Amino acid sequence: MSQVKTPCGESFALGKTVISGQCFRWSEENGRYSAIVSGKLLTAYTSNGTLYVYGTDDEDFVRDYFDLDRDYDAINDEIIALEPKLKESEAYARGMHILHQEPFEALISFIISQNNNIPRIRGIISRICEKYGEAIDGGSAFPTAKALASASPEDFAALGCGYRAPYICDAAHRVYDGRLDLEELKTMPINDARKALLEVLGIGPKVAECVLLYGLGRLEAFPVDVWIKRALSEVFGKDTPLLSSPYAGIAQQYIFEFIRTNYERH
DNA sequence: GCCCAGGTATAAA
DNA sequence: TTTATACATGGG
Repeated sequence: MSQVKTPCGESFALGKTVISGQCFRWSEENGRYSAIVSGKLLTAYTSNGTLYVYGTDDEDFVRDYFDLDRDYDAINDEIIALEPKLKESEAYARGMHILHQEPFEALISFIISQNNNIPRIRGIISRICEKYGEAIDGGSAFPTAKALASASPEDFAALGCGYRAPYICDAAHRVYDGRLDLEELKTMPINDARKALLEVLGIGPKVAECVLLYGLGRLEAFPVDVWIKRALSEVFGKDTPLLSSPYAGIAQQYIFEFIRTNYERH
């Protein structure tokens, strides 16, 4: 069994990171977390500042995927200094990292996420993977753009996608035929990248930011006045000062973690 | 049954 | 440019 054992620091919170709502394929069992990532079934846990990942022997991939070489403690401190109100949410999210997910998976996942709840998002994505993804040992890979471009809106509707079905088709076709080059978006000027995403049917400002942040590694992309304000006002009330940090995207993830933890319905 | 979920397209003001 | 409404679906 291939395995990676790599230092991750004591503060890295694997569970918070993979269950935070920035990705939808990880699950927890007995303190270990599993998901199919980039076509491989990964099982991960942390112990004494070390991250263990079974299912791959590619340490560079693991460090990049979990963003282990970024100083999140320093970012935390910077964010709290900029907006002390976030200290409350920071307590729920200390140690959380922003994953480097596959762009196409993030694109489709966050289109599905709109006006939807996390359990149902996970279910839809799971069914799409089972039907259109390559079968691998332990499950199914996330489908390629080619595979999804071969499906019709009716096919996606049958999997419970609802009114988002044609949106998924449009996104898959754009990627497959090259009108939307996700790799290019990683380095393109941020406003051009955002504009390109907004051309996709069903992608508005919020989904665009999620794709930039979670699928394209664009942590600088976050225009706080678009919807951090919304998240902050939901938690702390109106007239909340805005952040201006280039790491506002990470702050945003903290806020979501706070909301998820405190407003989870039982 | 009713409400809502990490919004967006569309029409109207 | 800003504001209202419909949208598919299923968990709580």
